[in-house]
Parts: sequence; C-alpha cells; structure tokens
Amino acid sequence: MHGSTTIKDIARAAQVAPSTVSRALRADRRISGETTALILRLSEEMGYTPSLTARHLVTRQTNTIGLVISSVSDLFVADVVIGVEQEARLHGYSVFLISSYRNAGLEADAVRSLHERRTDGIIVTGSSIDEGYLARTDPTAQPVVLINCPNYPYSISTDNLAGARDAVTHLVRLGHRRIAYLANPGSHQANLARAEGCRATLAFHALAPDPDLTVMGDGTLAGGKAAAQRLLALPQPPTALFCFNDMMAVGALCALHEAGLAVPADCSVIGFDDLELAAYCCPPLTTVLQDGEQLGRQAMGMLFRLIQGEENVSPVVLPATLVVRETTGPVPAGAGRGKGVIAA
Amino acid sequence: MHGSTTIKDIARAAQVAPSTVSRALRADRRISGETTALILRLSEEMGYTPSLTARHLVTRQTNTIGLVISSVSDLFVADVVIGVEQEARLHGYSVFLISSYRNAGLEADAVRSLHERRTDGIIVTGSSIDEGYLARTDPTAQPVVLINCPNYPYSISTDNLAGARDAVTHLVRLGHRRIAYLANPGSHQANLARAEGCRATLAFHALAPDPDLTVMGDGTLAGGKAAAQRLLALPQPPTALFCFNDMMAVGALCALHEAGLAVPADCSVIGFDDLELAAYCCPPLTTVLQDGEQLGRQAMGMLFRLIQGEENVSPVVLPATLVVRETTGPVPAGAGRGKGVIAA
DNA sequence: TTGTAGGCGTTATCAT
DNA sequence: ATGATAACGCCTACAA
Repeated sequence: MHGSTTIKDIARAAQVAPSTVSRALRADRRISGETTALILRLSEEMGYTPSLTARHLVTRQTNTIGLVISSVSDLFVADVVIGVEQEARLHGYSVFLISSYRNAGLEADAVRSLHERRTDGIIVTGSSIDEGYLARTDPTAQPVVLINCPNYPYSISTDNLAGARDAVTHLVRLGHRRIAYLANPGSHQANLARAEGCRATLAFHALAPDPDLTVMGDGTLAGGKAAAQRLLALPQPPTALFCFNDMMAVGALCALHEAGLAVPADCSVIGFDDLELAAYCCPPLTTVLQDGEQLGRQAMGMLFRLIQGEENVSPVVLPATLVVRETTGPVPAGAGRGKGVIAA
Repeated sequence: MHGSTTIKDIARAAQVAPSTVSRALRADRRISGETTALILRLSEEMGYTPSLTARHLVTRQTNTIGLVISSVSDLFVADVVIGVEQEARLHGYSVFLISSYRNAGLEADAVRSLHERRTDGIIVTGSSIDEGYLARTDPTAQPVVLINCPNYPYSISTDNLAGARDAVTHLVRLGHRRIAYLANPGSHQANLARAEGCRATLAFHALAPDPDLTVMGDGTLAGGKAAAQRLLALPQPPTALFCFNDMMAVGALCALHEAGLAVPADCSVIGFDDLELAAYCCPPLTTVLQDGEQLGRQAMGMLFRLIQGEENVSPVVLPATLVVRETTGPVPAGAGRGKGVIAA
C-alpha cells in the first residue's frame, strides 16, 4: 500500500486539477468528454484504485453494514447471511461479517469494532445481549436491527411460538404423551419461544409437564446426540423428540439409531429450520421451516429504511411452517403404560 | 454518525491540544498521569469512539485482511473461516469476509473491493481465478494467499492427490472394479487433483478408465444425489462412489437409499472433508479428512509473514487422511459380471 | 468546463 | 510534558 496511485498523481499526469480527476472518475457530466477519456485512460494505465477509506472520511458514510452472527458453522445462519448479502447488494451496501461465537463479550467487542469502522448500521442475529441494545439511545449511534428478538423494536423474527406449537400439536395428535424438548439456551430468545410453545401446547392438551423431558443442548450434532442419549436413559423415556434445530435432530437420529431404535416406529423426531439437509436424512426429517434468507433480506431492508431516517418501522414476524416428512408417526403400541403421565 | 465525538471535542473539554488527547488515548507514557486520567474520563463521558477510517488514512494500515470464500453455506469453508479468524485475532487483525458464490466475476469484484478498502492482505479459497493472481506483479498491491491452489507460490493446500489415491486404493483392495468419481468442477484445483488421484490409482491397478464413471456435481446435497442417480441408471452401475466432498456423499447416500440399495452391501461410498456430519450419517461415512481450520490458520500465518515483508515463504501442503467408517465394504457378490471392465 | 481552498478525524514531526 | 502544524486521499462548495 505504500505507493499506490492517488488522484493527485493522475491530475499531475493529465495536467489538470485533482478535483477535475475526482469528477471525471465519478462521471460528472460537467467534465468534457476529452478530459474524461484522458483521465480514465490514465487512471487505468497507472493502476489507480480509489481509497474508500479516504472517501468515507469526507462523505461520512461507508456504504457498509455490520452483520454479527453466532458462527459461520451454523447452516441456518448461513442462509441468513446470504439473504442479508443479497439485499445489501441491491442497495449498494457491503457487509462486514463478525462471529460472536455465542459469547456476550465477543459480541460487544464486535459491535464496538463496527462502530469504530463507522458502518452505516448493524444487524445482529442470535444475540446474547438482546434488549441490551435498547440502552443505546444515542441518536448519533448506528441503527441496529435484531433477528429473532421480537421484543426489540427493530427486529425480524420467525414465529417460533407458533412453529413449536404446530410441531407439538402434530405429535400429540399422533398419540404421543411423553414429548421431550431438546433445548439450546445459546440462542436465547428463539429457545425461550420454542420452549414456551411446547409447554403451552402440552398444557392445552392437559398433559402434565415433566422437567426430565426438557434437556439442554447447544444446537450442534454432538449436543443433539448427547441430549437424546440422556433422554433414552430415563426410566420412562419419551416417545417423541422436539429439537431446537435440525442439526440437533440429526444428532438425535444418530443416537436413536445407535440405540437400535427405529424412527418413527419406536420414537418420533422433529427438527426446526428445514435445512436442505432435512430432506436428505434417512428417514427424511419432519421439521419446522423458517426462512433464513427471507429473515436476512427483511432485516437488511429494515436497516436500510432506518439508515434513510425512517422512524415508523415496526417489528416483523415471519411464519413458521410445519413440514411433515417421515420421522414422525403414531406412538408405539405399549408406550404410556406403567407410570405414564396420562395413565397415572 | 453525524455528530459523533472527535478527539478535538475532547481536547476542547480538557483544555489541551488534540495531539495530547491522541497520545493519552493510546497510553503514551510521555503524557502525565493526571491529564491522561482526565482525558480518559472525558472520552468515556462524551461517548468517544475512535474512527478507524481516519486513523488508517494516516497510519497506512487497516489491520484488516480480506477473506474471499465461495459461500458461507459450505461447512468445509466454515472451518477455514474459523481458522483464519482465530489466527487473525492472534495477530490483531480483523477479517472482512466476502462470498464469490463460485462466480469469477464476483470474485474479481470482491478482490477489487478489498483493494479499495486497503486491506493489508487477502486470502482466497476455492478460487475461480487461480493463477490469475500471479499477473499482479505490482509491488504496491496487497499480498494474496490462496487456499487449495498448490501451483501458486503463496498457497496452503491439502494433499488432494494423496487423499484421493488413498480413498480409491481402499476401494480397490475391497475388490471394487467399477469405481465412480462424483466431481465438482466448481472447486477447480481441488477437483482436478482428486480426479487425477482417482485416475492414477485406477491405472496403477490396471483398471481401464470408463468415462461414464465420472459425473459432474456441484458440491451440494442435491448435486450428489443427482449424480448418484445418473450413475445408478447406467447399464452397468458402479459398485463404489468416491465423492468430491461429504455433502455430495450424503446426497449419494440418499439416492442409494431411495433406490433400495444397501450401503455398503450393495454399494460403497466415500466422501471428502470429514465434516462433523460424516460421523452422524447412517451408516457413518467413510471419508478423507482435510483440516479446514488448520488450512485457515496457516493461510493467515503465511499472509501475516508476507505482510511483514518476508519473501522467502513457500507453498505448504497439509496431509489428507482416510477415515474408514461404515459406508465401505467388500464388493457385492456377482458384481463385475457381464460386460464388466475387468472381465471384458 | 475547470481550478482553488478547506476540511473530514487522526497521527506524526517538529518545536517548545 | 505538551502544543502547533502538516499531512493522509478524497470531496465539495465557491470561484473563475
């Protein structure tokens, strides 16, 4: 970077003022075709690359937004990223991606660093801070849009509650009474909503809650497998597993398989997200679809409006849709006997 | 960002010169403890956030590197990203991530935009341009490190050839004669090397190559499934599938399953990457391990040395290790009859 | 149609 | 120990 060509170098070579070069480069119609052509040719020959940094200092906008995610190794997050990037490109924005690794400290660092970079706005998904962003009342601060944090005024969320409700209702209708929830406290808000949807649905059907049937995971394959194994070791194991996401569901499927249990004959499984992978499981995974790309696009759309100064934006909630494939089936005959919750 | 506090504002409030504030903020020992404390307190109170943009303009370095990837929705790439970020943090660098979506035009755009941002260096993985970067002899340009492009002088690669060789050798020893390669031309260099490893190994064992047994995919689940289906429709289908990556292998597994074929009894399958997912397949996937995180870390390490001005760096090749799980087994009895390549 | 001058927020080089 | 001044590369009135 030491000696990269500047606008002044070109000005000197073209025997014009720097401002003329600046204008010609940005296709200002006031500059004559001749000089414009000369300047274009020269800047090509001299290998000129504009310095966005310098430009930003004077225009006071970076045309860049920050996107804070938990980690790139989460396929659902990947869809969100793609959606944000698509929409950003549409508006002429670049995206600066930072991973928080589900760590509140790193998330705060990430946001601070984005402020220092003077990005025009910030999108945070899977936040550990959540409404902490509300405290930032400084009007000079960048607007922040949150994904899956419906209490925050500028947010786009999936209807996690309804998604969980539909999933569990589906299981109840199939006759299941002992339904487990494989949680992921790492995704705070989404997890709360799905847990609540599960709880409420069980209550609605007069099924007593069993604390043993909620077991913690971390949204990964390994976490899902471990959680399922703990469940299977219970004196009275569940007949159906509702998992925080598809990855945990695949992990659970693996545990079931290793335990010699057939799906769905011996145990039903439902995931969440509807990753492409869900359709490729053996058997194909019943799951709840949430549209990550759409979430991302809408978040970027909202952020753009916020950047433009629009104030009257309100939270958006996108639907979650149950997709029934082949990991759910009738409750196995004989289940629910003994000290079953209902029979008891 | 309109009215964010600047160093000048603090200087005015503290009754000192801007340069004093600048020094105090960076803990310059020449500034007295008193004034330093005052300035620190003030900058806290006034909500000061330094402008990296402005700082960069004068220091001529951004402490940021660019990372161009194919897409975040590739789990192997995710590992590389994590490795790069880890190592970058170690050296005090941030990472600007851009997706090229396996499109040469977008890749060129990405690199140009990184130049405009004056990142200190660039890492490209899964490049469509490859040795095109060699043309950039401009000494003022940023150093570029390529991942999995071993012909480029500044590169970190997996030993794709050896990995493919080991995989195919494993199949041959199990008695397979009709071994298919599910390719991914999108990852140009890696694909070439794995195809060649496959071809050479077959030749070494005096197995005639059959063009029908190389079929194109795109590295995705859908691509792998479609490729496998085409293979199964052959008059004399293969008894083993060597796939460009694990995702294609999972897709192939799905196709096999739908076709009513057992794995490995009727057909063996090998993947590449050894994603966490590989161990969670049913049955667990035999695959070739390549360490994405390590690839990323080493790439960032090499880039750092390049940025420091070291010139005597040479390409690095990391090992690929066959991991035998349960999708590979002896060739099915009766296979290879009819117009089999060997028998013919 | 083009040139001049000032400034964006920061650091660095002299001074003092 | 601190201040004044001049950059860094670019843009934008305002002049001409």
